[in-house]
Amino acid sequence: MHSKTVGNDIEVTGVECLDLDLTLDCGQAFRWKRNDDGSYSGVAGGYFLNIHREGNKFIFKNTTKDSFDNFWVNYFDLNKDYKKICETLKQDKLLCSTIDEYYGIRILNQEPWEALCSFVISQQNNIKRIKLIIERLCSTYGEDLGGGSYTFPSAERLARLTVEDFESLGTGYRAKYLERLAKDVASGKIDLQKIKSLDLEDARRELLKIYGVGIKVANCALLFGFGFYSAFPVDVWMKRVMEYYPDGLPECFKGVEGIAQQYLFHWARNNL
DNA sequence: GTCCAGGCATGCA
DNA sequence: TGCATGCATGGA
Repeated sequence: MHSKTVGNDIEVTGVECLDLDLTLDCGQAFRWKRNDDGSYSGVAGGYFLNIHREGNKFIFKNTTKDSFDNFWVNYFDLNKDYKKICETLKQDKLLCSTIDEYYGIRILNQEPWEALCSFVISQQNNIKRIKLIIERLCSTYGEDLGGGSYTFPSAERLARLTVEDFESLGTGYRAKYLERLAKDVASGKIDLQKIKSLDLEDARRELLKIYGVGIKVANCALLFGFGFYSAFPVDVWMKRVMEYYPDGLPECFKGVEGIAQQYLFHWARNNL
């Protein structure tokens, strides 16, 4: 991966296996919008970003070198060799055709708090409505970045809300989970950085103690927000996929189960 | 009107 | 330990 500053932009070359449509709109992150010109706009880590592709170049528009080096490189996981990972995963018959068809899905390294909060909202919900709720959450309680963009609100900010405040965002029965989650993270009763430092099993055990967090939400948070590529979330779509693996997951998934999962999830939503 | 969505807590056996 | 049930909301 190489990056250089051109005017106010950062131009990135040498990144393989990154399809913006597949990665930013595949149900792992809920805040990216596709613009009419094909670029994507969104907010993560407190930064607004507009990104698009020109041939083999990715243009990070109006992006400082500081935010690129310190945040976006990790967010898009630009130094991970996804091409190599995909080659390994293609030893599996179903993934072989699936990766060819949807090549370029990456796992984004989202922030623990945003991922955990988002996937609590996601339960028994569809992706379109998850986005709607999160948009309302951010525009109401996030920090205004200008241009209609808002940060994902901090736990400290949301800790000041009541259950009724969460309900009025349309979160339904999840409101009580969010209310307690925000207060417990803000108070330090739940320490997300500490959870991130644990191994997978211990981190999952800690997340499962949280009110409103079950095995599916825990695994999504671990994969999308805590950097555990071995986490393998199984939702209603993945349950259908699992019928293709009656003997368990193949050996070639080992260590990157979550990446395999994201391809299979996408395949299921388009084919089952 | 009915069904479903990146499920979970609760109660009960 | 496993299984049934209720739960909020909006789009199809």
